[in-house]
Amino acid sequence: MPEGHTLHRVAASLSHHLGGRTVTSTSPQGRFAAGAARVDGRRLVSAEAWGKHVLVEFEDVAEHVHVHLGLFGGWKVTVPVMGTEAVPDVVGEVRWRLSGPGATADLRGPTACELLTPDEVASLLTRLGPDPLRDDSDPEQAWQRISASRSPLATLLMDQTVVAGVGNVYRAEVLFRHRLPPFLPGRELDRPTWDAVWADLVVLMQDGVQSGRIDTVRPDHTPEAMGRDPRVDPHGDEVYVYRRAGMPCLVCGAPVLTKVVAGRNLFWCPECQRADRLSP
DNA sequence: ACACTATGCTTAG
DNA sequence: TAAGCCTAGTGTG
Repeated sequence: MPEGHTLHRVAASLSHHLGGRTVTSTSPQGRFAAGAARVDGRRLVSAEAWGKHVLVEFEDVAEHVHVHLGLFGGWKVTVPVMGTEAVPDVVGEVRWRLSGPGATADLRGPTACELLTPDEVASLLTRLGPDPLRDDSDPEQAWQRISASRSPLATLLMDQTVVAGVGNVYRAEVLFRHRLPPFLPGRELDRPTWDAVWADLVVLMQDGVQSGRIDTVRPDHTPEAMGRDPRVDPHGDEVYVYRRAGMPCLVCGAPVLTKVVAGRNLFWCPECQRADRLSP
């Protein structure tokens, strides 16, 4: 379930439960054995998220552990509770296990789990656009790219060098919430609208960090509020268009459309997000 | 038992 | 544009 909010949540959890603690680092599956051994027995300094990337820093180790989940990867952080095992059994393919007195974190299925030198970390970070979840981000940098681009907004929002941390759900939802046509070229977006989109991403994604899920639907737009049956619309409580192809738009009732764009499923409402409805 | 899906990204052609 | 990569859950026979 990896969009930016997931990784910020994980990074905060690791920092909170294991920060400053000496940790055991292993690779039960074996594919990160050397890297895991490099930081085993060290003190965890910090875990930080940049877009969808997580960097974990250890005392007296120059390299950072870099993790990217890809499409299928996931973290599971277990906090010991009275009456449960302090360290859970390994289940499935655990690439990396970080364990300390405060928690055990298991990483499965990542695209990247590797040691990066400081130079490599720097070059990774320069490739990333501003992240709505970081307060050191400057949305102006994204605006420079968007306002100069002929690419569709839907493509630009998924481009991690433009905005870091937005994935397929947030892209579809933020476009809908601002009634923006997904294929509108970036250069045709106006500045006030971009500012509003950015501000909305900040709110939505911060909410996602808090709740651990993506909820974008205003209370007055839920299927129940609109008099529809929530049972036939399993996603309608949470999102406007993502994975709701063929279902009625929560606002206007038109069937939600879907199309594969650059290998990813895009969802939008053809009525609410019409180019000729854009305010001048 | 298989088939299929998924909130991602990189590299080759 | 397509292929490859990584895993688990769900659905179908």
